[in-house]
Amino acid sequence: MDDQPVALPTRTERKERTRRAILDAALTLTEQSSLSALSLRHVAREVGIAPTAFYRHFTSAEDLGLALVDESFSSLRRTLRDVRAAQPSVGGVIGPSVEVLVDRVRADPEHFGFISRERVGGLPGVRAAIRHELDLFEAEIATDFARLPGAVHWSNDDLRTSANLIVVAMVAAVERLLQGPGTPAFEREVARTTATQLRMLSIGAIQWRSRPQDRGGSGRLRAADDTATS
Amino acid sequence: MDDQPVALPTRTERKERTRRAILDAALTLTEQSSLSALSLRHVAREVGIAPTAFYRHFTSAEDLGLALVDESFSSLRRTLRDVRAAQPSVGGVIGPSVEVLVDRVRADPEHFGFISRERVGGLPGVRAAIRHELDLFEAEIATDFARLPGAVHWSNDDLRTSANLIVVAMVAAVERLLQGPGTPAFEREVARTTATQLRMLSIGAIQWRSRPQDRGGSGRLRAADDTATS
DNA sequence: TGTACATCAGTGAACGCGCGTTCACTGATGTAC
DNA sequence: TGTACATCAGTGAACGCGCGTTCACTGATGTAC
Repeated sequence: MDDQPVALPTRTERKERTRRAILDAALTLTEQSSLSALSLRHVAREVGIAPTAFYRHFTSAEDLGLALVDESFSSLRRTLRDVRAAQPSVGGVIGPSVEVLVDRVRADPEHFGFISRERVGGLPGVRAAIRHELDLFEAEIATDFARLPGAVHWSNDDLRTSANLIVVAMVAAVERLLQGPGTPAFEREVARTTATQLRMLSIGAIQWRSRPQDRGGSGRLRAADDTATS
Repeated sequence: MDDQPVALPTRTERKERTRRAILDAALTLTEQSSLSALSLRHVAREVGIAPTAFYRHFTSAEDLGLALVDESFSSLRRTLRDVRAAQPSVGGVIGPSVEVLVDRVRADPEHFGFISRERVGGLPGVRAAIRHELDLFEAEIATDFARLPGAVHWSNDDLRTSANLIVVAMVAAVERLLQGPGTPAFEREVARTTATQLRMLSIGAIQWRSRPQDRGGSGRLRAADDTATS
């Protein structure tokens, strides 16, 4: 009865806890700098282990960084996929998607901060991993666009081009959220602005693509297109 | 006759040369990491001076960073302003602006790399300086928009919101140029994609603003400063 | 069940290294007269 | 014009410090029998 193996953590569980503590400490410590400037000794001190114990869990700082990239994207990816699956129209999906993004950033600013910092200027392997995740996301959005009624006539290039700007706008929104004050008013402002941007872009993308079928727009725009290519 | 003071560099000139060499070395050395990871001793070694001589030119690494931010933006800002001044329509300005941007990045990838790396995750003061420059740029674009015929009915908020996405798209384009191969074909591809994105956005922004339902319908025309935040 | 052995997360001393910054200095360049 | 003094960019020794990584180790946990 009093001999319950569940009560005591196994060796595996204890190892996992230390690993978790290392990841958390790394997230906290890179908040003010970057992964490439992270000191393994500093991490060890924060976790409360000897510096050498780090190598029982990760082979290098880069190895640790890749684990953080994986963590950061996994939950966001799942959440956004659910949101998009539930909304059949472009216009309908924008509001909820932005809301979800803002919620996730508020709930876990450390992971998003890590991603936005390492995305540019991080260790090459980590940067590539982040780039890969964002490319996947972009491809998913392009696929969503392709499913829209009337999408048959759009070129793959234009699908990717507009999907890319959507991802870029969302990344920028995350950066703004992280750098600004964490007040609800500010969050609402960023959400509003970002949703507006995505809607403007959607409207423009649809107009742009339906161009060959000659929808009556403003002559100003048509002139714009003509002068464009050089 | 043979005693020409012009032939020998003055003390001031020699100091300026050393300063220039320090800036160049810092640009080169931060290429693979970031300013916060830059070693002053490493810079001094590269320049060929004693480590302590650094302090004759800059008080700190941050001081040096601010000088690099200033350098990086000054020529770009002038060039883009000229381009925009020469083109009265939104559509007409997009192509040349993107071309200018691509040309400048090709001509001076080190400065643009520095900016894009330090923009996020750099030293706070440097980051703030970059943010400030981008905000100025955004405000200029908003002013351009405001001058368009029919702009009278657009709200300041929407002007800033669309101008912001334009800046964001251009920053993203610079990042893509820097990370990809430097081939002319790739540069052309990025220029094309970016121009398309900006045109889509312009079309969408104009459509968006011309909607009669536009909240409140405050008809302020001049882009005022930071009074937008609610 | 108890015993003997294997595993392995964490230890701590030790290493050589490059760092930022201080300080009193040197000696060429600049300037006042 | 020459001379005496001021300026100041660059020097080099010295400091204490934290770094990543190695290595043989310890001792609790896990397992085979």
